[in-house]
Amino acid sequence: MDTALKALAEPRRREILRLVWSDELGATAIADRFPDVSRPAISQHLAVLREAALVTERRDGTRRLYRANPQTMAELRRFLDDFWTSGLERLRDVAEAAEHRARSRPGHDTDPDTRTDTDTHTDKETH
Amino acid sequence: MDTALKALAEPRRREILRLVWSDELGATAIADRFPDVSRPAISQHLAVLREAALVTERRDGTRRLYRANPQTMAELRRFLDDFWTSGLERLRDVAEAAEHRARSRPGHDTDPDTRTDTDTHTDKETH
DNA sequence: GCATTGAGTAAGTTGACACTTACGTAAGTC
DNA sequence: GACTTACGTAAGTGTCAACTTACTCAATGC
Repeated sequence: MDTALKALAEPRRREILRLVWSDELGATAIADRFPDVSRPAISQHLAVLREAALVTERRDGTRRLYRANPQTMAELRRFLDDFWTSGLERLRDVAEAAEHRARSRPGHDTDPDTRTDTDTHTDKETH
Repeated sequence: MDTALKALAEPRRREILRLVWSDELGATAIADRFPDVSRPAISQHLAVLREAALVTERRDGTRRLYRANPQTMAELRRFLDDFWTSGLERLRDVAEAAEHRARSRPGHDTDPDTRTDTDTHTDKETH
């Protein structure tokens, strides 16, 4: 998953992914869209995308046709959605915790020094 | 925007971002969460996040308090959502831009199930 | 078989980057 | 003013990654 994000962080690879999103394209056809870069460079980018499972490869004669892998894209999207929303949940948790404190201990709502310890994060990236 | 994605591609920076998502934390407090890395390393990570506008900095005495910048996060999320969902339309843009050399022919019937109504999005990556 | 096409691989270069230690510095404390 | 705290910055190092050119390899056509 980390591999996929790193692969996506490269603009050229995002372009490539867009090219093979709906169309199956051979490596040469892809490289032709990038006149400023050599064909082996594209080949290496494709290898990175393939290792990240962001594209699938299919052989047809001497050609290798690439296409975006929607499954990995969906997984990555879910991972990022989790990333965004987990933060929001943390915000909500903090707010609720504050509310609980205020409600269960009326008159003692100031507890400023123990507040910054939110050790409640589940390690989502190590898998 | 590209800067933000690259900043996010680093796992350690994602962790930092999560830490300061809801809480404002000083650089030392953040660095204390990462016993395996030196404090200057965290400082440099924070600089990257700051340049990407993923965090905001506020000074309080000798301390600098960091917090996640929800605006940039939202922009980045929108950018990625665009990437997932409108990949098809964007691909068509690229294809048509490449074919712009060809004469504009009315009734040109290549790819009958692709329709071109994508005038509404301007280049979102270059800013 | 042999040349051609379509592609990955090898090897080297360059630059970015994630770190390290050492130092500099602004703001409070005495 | 001297000291401490809380940082950032400088300078150096090792690693990785995005390229390049040169080559190798597999499938097809003749």
